[in-house]
Parts: sequence; C-alpha cells; structure tokens
Amino acid sequence: MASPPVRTRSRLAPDERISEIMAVTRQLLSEKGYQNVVTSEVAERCGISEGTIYKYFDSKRELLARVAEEWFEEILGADENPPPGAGIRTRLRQLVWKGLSIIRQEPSLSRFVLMELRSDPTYRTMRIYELNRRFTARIGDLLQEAVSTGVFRADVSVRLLRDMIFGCIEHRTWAYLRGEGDFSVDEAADGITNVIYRGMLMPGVQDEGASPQSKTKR
Amino acid sequence: MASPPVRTRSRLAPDERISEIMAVTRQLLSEKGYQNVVTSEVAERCGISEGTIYKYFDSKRELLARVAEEWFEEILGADENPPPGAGIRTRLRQLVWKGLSIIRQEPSLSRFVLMELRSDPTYRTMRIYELNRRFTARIGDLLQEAVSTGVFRADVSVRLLRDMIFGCIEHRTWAYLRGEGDFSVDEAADGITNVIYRGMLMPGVQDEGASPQSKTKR
Amino acid sequence: MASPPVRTRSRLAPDERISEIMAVTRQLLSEKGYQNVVTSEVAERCGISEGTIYKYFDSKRELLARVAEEWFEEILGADENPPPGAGIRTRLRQLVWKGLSIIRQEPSLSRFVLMELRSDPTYRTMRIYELNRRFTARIGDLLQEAVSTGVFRADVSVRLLRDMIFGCIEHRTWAYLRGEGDFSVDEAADGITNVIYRGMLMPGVQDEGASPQSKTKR
Amino acid sequence: MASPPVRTRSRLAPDERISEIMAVTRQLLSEKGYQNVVTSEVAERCGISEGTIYKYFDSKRELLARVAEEWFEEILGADENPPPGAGIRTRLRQLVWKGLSIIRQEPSLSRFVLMELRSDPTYRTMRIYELNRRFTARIGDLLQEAVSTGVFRADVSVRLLRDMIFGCIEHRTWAYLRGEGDFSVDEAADGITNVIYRGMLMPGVQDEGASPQSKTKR
DNA sequence: CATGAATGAGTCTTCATTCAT
DNA sequence: CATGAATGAAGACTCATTCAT
Repeated sequence: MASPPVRTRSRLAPDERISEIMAVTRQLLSEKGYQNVVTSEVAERCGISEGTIYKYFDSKRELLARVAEEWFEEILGADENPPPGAGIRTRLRQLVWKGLSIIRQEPSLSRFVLMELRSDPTYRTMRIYELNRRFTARIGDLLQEAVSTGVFRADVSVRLLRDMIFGCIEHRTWAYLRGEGDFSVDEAADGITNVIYRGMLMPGVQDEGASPQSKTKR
Repeated sequence: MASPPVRTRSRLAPDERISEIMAVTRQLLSEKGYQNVVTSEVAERCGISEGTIYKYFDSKRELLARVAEEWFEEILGADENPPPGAGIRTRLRQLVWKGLSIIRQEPSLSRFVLMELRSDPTYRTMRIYELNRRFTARIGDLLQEAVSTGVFRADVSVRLLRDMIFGCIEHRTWAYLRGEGDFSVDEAADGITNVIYRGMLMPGVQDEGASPQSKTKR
Repeated sequence: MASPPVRTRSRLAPDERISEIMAVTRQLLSEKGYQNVVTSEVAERCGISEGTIYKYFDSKRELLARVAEEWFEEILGADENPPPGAGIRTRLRQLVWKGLSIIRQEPSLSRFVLMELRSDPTYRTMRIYELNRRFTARIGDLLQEAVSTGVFRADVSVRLLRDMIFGCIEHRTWAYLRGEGDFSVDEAADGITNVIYRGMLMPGVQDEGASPQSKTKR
Repeated sequence: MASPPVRTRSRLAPDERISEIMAVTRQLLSEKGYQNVVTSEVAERCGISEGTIYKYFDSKRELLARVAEEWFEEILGADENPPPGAGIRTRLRQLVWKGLSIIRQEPSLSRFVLMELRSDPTYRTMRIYELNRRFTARIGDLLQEAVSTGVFRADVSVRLLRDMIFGCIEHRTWAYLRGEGDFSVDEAADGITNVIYRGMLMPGVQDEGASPQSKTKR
C-alpha cells in the first residue's frame, strides 16, 4: 500500500463538502445498494472523518434519501413537452422512452428508490415519493385518456397496463445491470409501445402507425 | 414411573436436521427478508445451538441459497402439462398464471431470489440460476414458437416480451406487498395475456379468443 | 506494558459469567457512577469481549438496574424485627441505624439508586422501586403511628420528617465518601433519633429515654 | 435606504463576550443538567462559533465551574443581615429558609454543584468550594453559638445537625424536582427549624417561640 | 458429534477540542 | 482575533462465525 497521500486536513466550503459526500454516496449506492453503504466507506472515499458526515447530515438514512431526491429531481427536471397534437401512440412512446432512459442511466439508484425507499414507512411523506408519483401519474393519465376517448379498449385496467410498462422497464434494466445481454432504449421503447398500443387498440380505430424513431431519438 | 414426555434433546439424523434448519429458515426468510434473517433465531426456533448450523452449512449465505433452491424446485416441479393441442393463447395464459401465483404465494422468498441472489457474483453457477432459467425459458420457447409459426409478428424481440411478462408480474406483486391495492392473479393473468397476445398477433391470423377463465382457475 | 496474560479464551458457566459481570459492574458503579460506567471497561476487567456482555444483558441500562436490584435485595433481606413492645424511640433508632448502615456500606451504589435510577421515567415500574419504597414506608409508618397515638406533635408533616432522616443519612454519607471527616453510624443514629424524637415529642408525654447504644451496636 | 437592522456579526468586548457565554451556559445548565450541556449549543445560542468559546475558556469543565461560581456568589451575596438582637430560633430559620430557597430557585445548578463539582478531585481548590463552605459555615457557627451559650444541648454534634439541615433541604428539593408532591419553602423551613430547635433546646431554657412567618416571608 | 460461550470486526452516532484560514 | 470545518476517540450495540469442552 502506498504511503498516505499527504494527509493534509482538507478544508472545503460546506456546499462543496456536501456535494462531495453526496456524490461519493451516490456512487457507493450505485455499487452496493442501500443496506451495504457504510458511513465509514463514505468518509474514507471522501478523505474525511466519519464525524464530518454527521456535521452535514443527521443520519445515514437522511443522507441516502437526499441523494436519491437530488438525483430524481435532476432527471425529472429535464422534461420535454409532448409535440402538440401528438397522438396516443407518440405520447406513450415518449413517456416509455423517458422511463427507460432514466433507469438506464442510473440503474442502481433506481433500484434503491424503487426497492428500498419505497418500503420505508415514511416513504409516502418524502419528497421523492411526490416526484416519483408525478411521473407515473403522467403515464396513468395518458392511458386513462386513451380509454376514455375510446382509443383503447376498456377490458384491461389502467393499473395493470402501468405495471406492465414499469415492470418491463425495471426488469429490462436490472437484467442489463447484471450483464445479461445488451439493451437498447429505443428498441425497448418501440417494443413496449407496439405491444401495448396494438394490444389495447379498440377494433375499428385507425392505428396511428409507429412514430418515426428519429423523433425521440437521443 | 413413565419416561418423561420431555422432548429430550433431539438427536436427529443429519438429513432430518438439515431439513429442519432449512424449513425454519424458509419460514424466517418468508417473514423478514434476507437481511433480517439472523442465525441465532434460526437456531433458537430449531431448538439447537448456533454452532450446529455451521456443521451443516458453510455460511449463512449458503444456507439461504439452498433454501431458495429447494423451494424453487418444489414449486417448478408441480407442473401441469398444457392441454394437448392447446393454442398459443391458452398456453401463454397458463404460464403467466403460474408465474404470478408463484410470486403471489411466496413473495418474500421471491424477493430474495430476485433481488439478493441474482446480484451475487456467483449467481450464474448456482443451481437456482438453472432452475430459474428453465422456467423463463419455457415462456421464451413458447413465444419463439409463436413467432416461428407465424402466429406472432416478428417486430418485437422475444426477449422484450419476456421482460414485459416477468416485469409486470414482479412489479404487480411488490406493489401488492407494499399494500398498494388489491391483486387478483386471474385478472392479472388475463390482462397480460390479452395485451401481449393481441398486441403481437399477426394480422390475418385468427384470434383464438380468450380462454374461459375456469380452465386455469385456482 | 506487560505481555497479555496468556489470553486464554476463558469459558464460564452462564451463571458465573453473569455473576462476574455484575460484580465488576458493581465495583465500577461504585467507583465512577452510572454515567461513567462504560461497557468496554466492564468487558476489559472481566477479561471478556464487549459482545459477551450483551449475550447476558439486553442493554447497559438493564445491566445496571439488575446490579442495583440484586444489591438492594441483598441488603434489605437481612431484616431484624424490632424488639416486641419497643417504644417509638427504640424503633425509630433501629430504622435510622439500618438506613445509615446500608448507605455506609455501599455508598456509591446508593447514590446510583438514589440519584440516577430515581430519575428514570420507568423507575416506578422497576422492582427496585418497590424495594426502596418498602423501606421508606416503614419509617413513614412509624412516624405516622407516633403522631396518631399522640406521642408526636402534629405540627410537622410526616413527609418532612422522613426527608430530614433520609436527607441527613444521604448527606452524611456523601460527605464521608468525599473524605470529609469520619462517620460513625452509631453516633449519627443517636443524634438523628435524639433530635427528631425530642423535637417532636408531645409536651407532657414521658420521654422513653435514649435506648442504650449497646442494643444495636455493631 | 436605511442601514439594515441586521444584527451585524457582533463584535463584543471580551468581557461582554464572556458574560454572554456564561449567561447562556447558565441557562442551559439550568435546563438540562451538566452532562447534557453541549458546547455546540452554547455557541449556537450565543451566535458565535464553537472555537470562540475556547478562546475564553480552557475546557467545558472550566466554563461550567466558572458559571457555578458566579451564580453562587450572586446568590450568597444578597444577604440580609439578621435582625439585630434576634434569637437563635429566628436566625436559624432565616438561614434554613435561605438554603431552601436557593435550591428551590435553581435546582439544576444546585445539583451540578452538589453532585458533579463536589466529586471533582480539585473541588477543594475551587473558589466555589470556598463560597459553599462559607454558607454552611454560617449555619455551623450559629449552631455552635447555640451550644456554647447553653441554649442548645451538647449531646449532638454540630456537624450532624448541619447534615440534617442540608440533607433535608437537598432531599426535599430533589423529590420536588422529580415531581413528587408539592413543596413549600416556608412550611419546610418552619418544620426543620421546629424540629431542630425543639429537639436541641436545653431543658430549662425558655423557648423563643415560633417566629411569625411574616418576618421571613418573601 | 453437538454444544454454546465467546469473539471481534463492524455498525451508526456523538461531541469536546483543534487549527488553517 | 474569530471562525467553523474537521477531527478522532469514544460510545452502545450487533451478529456471523469459531473452537474448547
């Protein structure tokens, strides 16, 4: 092992320190999952003492929750509006694509939010709950609209459709995470949209046709 | 005097002991989830000492993994054959229903396999991996057959379809676990089958029609 | 520092270990007071690891409380009955003497019970509370009897008299602890009894006269 | 625009700063007791940094000790002289009343002095020791005078009488602190004075009679 | 061979004190 | 000179694992 790197007592502005701690924690969360993030390792990677973490965060839980929130906000912030006058299919694809790419970009963090935080008794009171809810609601609203306007059949619940979409997104992503095969956001978005749209389209309604991929292509 | 009915310090054959430990662990896993299974409690419930567990299992992880394997095998073993001559839709629904009911019945164990074990670096070498693969493969094979025989379109990958199915199953189940809404295996199986089947059915091919629920019910 | 004393993993029967831990804790409590008893030192003095303590006690608090209880019971157990037909003065002196000698023998433990435990929110539910109450009640009852039978005046509350007695006992003992002067249980018992008895004796009632010291001496 | 009413970073003279720190600490000590006074809170309430405290005080202990000293001095300073020509009983009651009301008014501070500081190895060298001693000495001197002039008997040591008085005061106050029953300074002062005075009065000496309460009543 | 007492590395958290800026 | 970011040693407590009996 190398001699310690000068061990100069680093001194940062609070904001920078907070950022650093959160960045390191995000990374760690990404690598190991919530239960396995340990304060001592956060401190070590930051090159600070454990005590310093507690200067800025009341508890490990708070730290993790804030990391998740920040990240979620970051991602959901960048929101394109749907093209005006776009049909159900186009708008559905856009949302599915967004969901896929979110998880694709930060899969372990997704997992943390989706699996760990969501089980927290106070989850419902956290800001991240609201952020999360807002996104799923957009898909739910779109599906509801499709049913209400007679574009979609009414024989499968909106609830189940939402589960199919998010379930597929999550499943696909985790498989990717575990190194199982490749994963194209565009292809997956197309596939999901196609199956759901065609599977739900009311007989007799004109199919919008697949939206040209280029529209949402990154 | 009659011999005391006292449960004398049980002296079980190794196989029985192993069975008992695994049964107790399964119960515990089911109640509390992987991270919260503690060896001391396993020992206590078995009425044995902690040390004894280590006579039969190298580590907690190994114990848990074997429990999961046994359980999986048990469940996948009880396999009704599809009715001879059944169509794609009927067979698809049967498999989806099976997957849903497995997770529905033993959600904590599922979660353990799905979330914890699957992340294990050696997961691919575990027998449970093979068992798991075998089940998903059956769905994969069915879907592949549907595509090959021209019943399903070829514009969505079998892979993605499988993800939609399993993702939805898991997603639905976890939501249920967290107390979000009710969950009917039959309704979900119908919904998933409908969307996938209708969404993938090759234009021009005759729809089998929804199979009467009674066929696979319960 | 000397080389570690053979560091042989000692192995004791649970009862012995528990006794040892409690004995060591009693000693430590005696030396430093509740707040300053640290689990690591208990372990070190026992020559065991900290974990072992927690095999036998759920928490530090529980350990300390049990130490106090055991000790109290030990002391209050050895209870001489008052000589039959003894007057107020004799019986008062006997109780005062007992109280003094209890604290004299184990002053730091007394202090722990009196000062720390007594502030515990759950103190009232502890067994030690009952033990303690029983002793103070005996003095209270005696004083009440004296007032009721017209031996004592009624112009000072029983409550205050009890406080004078116990307050004096505690005060005297702590001073002693801090090394302030000597402290004779007999002399103090006589003094307290004299002042209280003479100070409260109803005018016109015949003074029993000081009981000969030899009766309760040592 | 008017200059902002913003409390600019206060730039106090050292003396004022010291006063402020001590005042805040006294308040905190009074609220929470010694062990629970934390330097960070002192700093926060003063609107200064933690480091600054250490500019003026070597350690937390020193700060606390000086607070106690100042407070004690303040209290003992405000001393009414006994009415000229007052008898033993009157003067005794006055002192007892004083002692009771001191503790009654500032129980947490008393407790700190009585329980924590007094155990300090260097207690005897602290100024507070001297202050404390001076007050107890006044009672001691009075009792001594009573004995020397033949008003009090000589069969109980002055030492013990002092302990009865202070012990009772402390005991009564702590019970009150723990919420056990009410506590009247006047009643307690009367009771203590009565018992001690009557209990010690030399036979044949004329009882001064209870001093009218109004004399020392607040 | 089973036991179960003991371990010890590790967990999160607290706080009086220091020192570079 | 005051600051306040950082420290680090200590606190109670947990639990998978070991090994002498």
